[in-house]
Amino acid sequence: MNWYEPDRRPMPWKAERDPYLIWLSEIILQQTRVEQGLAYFEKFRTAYPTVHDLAAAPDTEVMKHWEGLGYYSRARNLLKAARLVSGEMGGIFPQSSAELLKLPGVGPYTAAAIASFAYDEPIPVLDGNVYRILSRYAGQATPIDTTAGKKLFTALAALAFDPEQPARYNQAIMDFGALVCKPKRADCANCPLSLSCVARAGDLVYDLPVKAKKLQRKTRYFHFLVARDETGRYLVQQRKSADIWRDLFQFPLFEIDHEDVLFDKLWFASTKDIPFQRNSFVLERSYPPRKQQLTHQTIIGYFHEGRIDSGIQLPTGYEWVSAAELGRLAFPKMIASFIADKSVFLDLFTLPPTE
DNA sequence: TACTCGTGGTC
DNA sequence: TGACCAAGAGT
Repeated sequence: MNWYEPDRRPMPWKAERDPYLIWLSEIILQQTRVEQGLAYFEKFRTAYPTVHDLAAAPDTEVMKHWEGLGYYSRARNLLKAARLVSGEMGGIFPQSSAELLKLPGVGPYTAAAIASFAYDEPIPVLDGNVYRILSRYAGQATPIDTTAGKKLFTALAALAFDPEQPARYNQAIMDFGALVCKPKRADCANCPLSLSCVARAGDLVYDLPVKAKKLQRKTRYFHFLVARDETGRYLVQQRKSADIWRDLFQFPLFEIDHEDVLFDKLWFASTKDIPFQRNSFVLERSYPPRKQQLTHQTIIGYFHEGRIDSGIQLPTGYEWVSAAELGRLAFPKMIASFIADKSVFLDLFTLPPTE
């Protein structure tokens, strides 16, 4: 608490008392760096100054605002919770961490953060920073991603907590983790706790905290068909399956489990997800594959562009949109960057020469 | 409990 | 380049 100075890590919501804006900032910051979340917070605050504004917004508009931030279930739950608070709670946010916990998208961390920041409820937060600080300081190698670990560190967090200054304490310990007790290159030389830190004494700083589970990654190969009709519209669909990028838009795609082979071979190998026949799609060009690293999978994306007749029969879930309308839909980063690159490409070759 | 959900930064 | 991590939560 002596170490803490709010100005060292300035954030627009630090002095905020409006539960709506605190909640908004906390949802955005889940598993997200402050620097990355900042612009999104400003965007949402401007577009939706109150919970009622957010509740009244169309789903696709909110998803578009969230585009690029990842973990899109946060956006869906954000809207669900906003409509709950606006509709059934008269616009008043729940007044305790226990009640906040019932909102979709609000878990133990977020409930504690909102309750302590907005209402001075004496409840400690337990986020990645706190786990790291406590495990190092106490020299505790109990894995943090187990039930036993959560129980242990919840107890330690309560011991370290200052119930007289809940908001200040919670912000202080998270800043301390971000600025001093960092995952890499921890600043032990300037740490006010170094003399009594068990990890420091035993040279275990970078062995803690311990995680039990290791990450498994799989590689998936997506082949997107960028189908354009005679009027320049594109065929898109909204992802609805329980998979990555749910509710975001995409070009029709087929997925295969191996590296690139010839396009027509691929097509015959897997066409059940494509809403038209091979002979109605006139392939014009295939782009170099694009790679995107997600937490649990590596996506290799191939984009195949071509012409198709707008007269074809389409199953439900597909729609034609003009190039301009593409800009209003939320796409996964891989597709959004493809569209952006393609737009630049087209501009270069279609703009009239300048003097 | 185990698994999954994105994107970007750092080393 | 690959591993790890970020103001975690839902299923």
